[in-house]
Amino acid sequence: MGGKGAKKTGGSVKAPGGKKVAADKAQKPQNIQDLARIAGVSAATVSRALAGTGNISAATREKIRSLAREYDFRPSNTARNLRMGRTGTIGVIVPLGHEKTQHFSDPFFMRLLALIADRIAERGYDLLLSKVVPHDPEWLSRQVDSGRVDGMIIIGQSNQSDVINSVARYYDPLVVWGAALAEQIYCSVGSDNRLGGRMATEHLLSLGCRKLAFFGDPSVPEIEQRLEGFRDALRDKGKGAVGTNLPVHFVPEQALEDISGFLDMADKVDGIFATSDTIAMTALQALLDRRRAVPKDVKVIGFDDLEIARRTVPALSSIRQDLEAGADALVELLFRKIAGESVDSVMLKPQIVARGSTTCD
Amino acid sequence: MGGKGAKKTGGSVKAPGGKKVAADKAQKPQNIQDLARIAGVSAATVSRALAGTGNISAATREKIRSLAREYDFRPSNTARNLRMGRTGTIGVIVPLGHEKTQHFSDPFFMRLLALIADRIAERGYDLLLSKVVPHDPEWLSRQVDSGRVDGMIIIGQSNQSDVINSVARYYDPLVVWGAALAEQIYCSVGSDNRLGGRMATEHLLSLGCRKLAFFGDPSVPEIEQRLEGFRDALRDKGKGAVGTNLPVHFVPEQALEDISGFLDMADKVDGIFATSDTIAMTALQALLDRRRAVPKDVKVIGFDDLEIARRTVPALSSIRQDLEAGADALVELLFRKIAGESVDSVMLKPQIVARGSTTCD
DNA sequence: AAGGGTAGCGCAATCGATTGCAAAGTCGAA
DNA sequence: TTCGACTTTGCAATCGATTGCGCTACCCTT
Repeated sequence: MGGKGAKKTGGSVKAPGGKKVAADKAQKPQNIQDLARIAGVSAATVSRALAGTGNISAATREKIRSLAREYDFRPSNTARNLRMGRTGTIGVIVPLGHEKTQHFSDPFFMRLLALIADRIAERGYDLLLSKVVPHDPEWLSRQVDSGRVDGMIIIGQSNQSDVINSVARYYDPLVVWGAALAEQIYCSVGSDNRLGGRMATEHLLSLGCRKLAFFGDPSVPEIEQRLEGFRDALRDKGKGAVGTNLPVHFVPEQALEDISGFLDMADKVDGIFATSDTIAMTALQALLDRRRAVPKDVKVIGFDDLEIARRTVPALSSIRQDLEAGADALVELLFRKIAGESVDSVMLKPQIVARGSTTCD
Repeated sequence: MGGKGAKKTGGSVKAPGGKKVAADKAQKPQNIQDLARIAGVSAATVSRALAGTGNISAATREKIRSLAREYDFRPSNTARNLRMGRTGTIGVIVPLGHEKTQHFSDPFFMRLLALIADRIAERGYDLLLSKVVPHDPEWLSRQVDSGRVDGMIIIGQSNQSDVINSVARYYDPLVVWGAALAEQIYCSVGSDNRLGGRMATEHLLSLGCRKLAFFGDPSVPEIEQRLEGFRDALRDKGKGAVGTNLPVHFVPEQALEDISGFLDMADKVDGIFATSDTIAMTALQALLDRRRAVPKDVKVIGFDDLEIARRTVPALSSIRQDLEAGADALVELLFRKIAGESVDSVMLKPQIVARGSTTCD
């Protein structure tokens, strides 16, 4: 291996006239060929060494790898993707059922998205982020058929479960954050919403609340499941307690109106289960406007347990979703699907976090 | 558009029979060659027709384009990127000065990020999202040298202005959201923080506040500028008013401690200017804990004017940053730089939004 | 009718990594 | 020393779009 062994070319694969670089050391290798020349092997060997595929002697592999390290060389992703017939991109898509931008800037999405982004980047993939307002049933197939991604993560099925189902029938690499529905054929990751709903409700009941309100729009699947949990708890542990449901909008202004109107007539309410921390915040606001003390007169519990739950006055009790585990699962399952495996949906255990909005400390 | 003018295929724009296949041979063209065969031209011509480059007759161009539309064909991004020597990806990177994850899930970043993502997607580029904790001065050059992106947007220079400067010296396609600093050689987009600081402070002064506190850590450049505005206003319009600065942490728990400690000893404070809405929220919390009425005893104003400002109790006055214009500018400038143009930094005008935390309604 | 000009299009090389196949090299056993 | 049986490595095709260069018509002059 010592003599360089230039056969025919006389060492002149490129720029023989010796311009460009005087010494044969050259600058940083720009591609796998350059590195091959430096190492005195062929491009194929470099490829195998770096990828760790095929049969290659440990000696050459390490030699090439250390050269790559020395020159801080990384093979082109684009070329690899072209050759391997993939795009190197994962689509992350947020369908906004009815509402517009507010929804997207909800801290909940940000947190989940940030976690997902990290996991995807760790695997060397890019992220194509899009939020779509599903005007027509084609919104998802358009994204899928664009051929710009190797797989898709959908954050929240909203009311689009049918559309997702119909695409999942022919497009496999697809995972969804959200509720696990009976009729779904796609793979989903989400909290056990029903259990979470039950936990929150039992918490309120155990603190003596007897007139409960559920704040949330059950036309969204996750929320419907939480409502079921709410009803379960009332039925099993309610003994005389009553509950009602107020379908609160996601848009904050609208939500405040909805809630204010409700509270003005429902002055006996002593426990509120809001299906998101942001709705719970709005409820706190409306209650304080009406001089109803929290938690003395009314106890409030939210859902998600985001940062903001710790910063309201009083601090908000909430049902915590394990978003880290959720992001892990979403990305892990998606890559398994891309690899052709078949995988099962994942359901995460929620956890209750009691703070000042339900317990006097 | 009436006659359709189907020449050889005898088909129509879509699904002629019941099948959509059958009639025309071949399924969807998978690449430019397939489409060329269908159109009876060479791949080169298809490329030129679709890209709108080179000399091509209007007739063939339209013919090919309509074929592409008919088959819903889109040329491979990967191959184009390889050939054109680019990656088709924009890096968006959030340096976290000292703090960790909390920072990233701040609603402020989410909102800006979402807007940026849209603008990038509109141009057919992908987004590579990374948050980095700058342990060493190499964090940025590593990202840049990885060669995975055509340009970078940095959200917030944090205390890393030097590092960014040193990279900007050799890497041009780089724009930064944040303060405009005297010594910076890179291109930035941000609000006029000094003016914003002045506006907030004058607002408090005009409402009769005389003992002002500035909550924010001035080691972050944006915040230092707001602090300057605070001092400007005190000097020009203060007549007897005094001000002080409490360097509040970004991490919420820590922030609450900082603020609580301060409020316990500074019981004469009657006006607080917090440099973010999240800090302002924490201040509200601490004040209410201490039975200091807002806005009666103490007036509070925040910065950013995010969603949450409307949902605190009382609703938060704030200095609004025009993030939509900011995202537009960031992306526009970046692509201009990628195209080789030289561009100037952009400074946005902030705007004051008065709500219940400063004005009794 | 011949020659210059030009618009329109195709040929083939190219971007950089991967991989099936074959050639070269290594080692031990007969 | 020779002959498999492997193990390593190189050759060359390939992924799909782009583009410099050159060829072919066709139009207009003269």
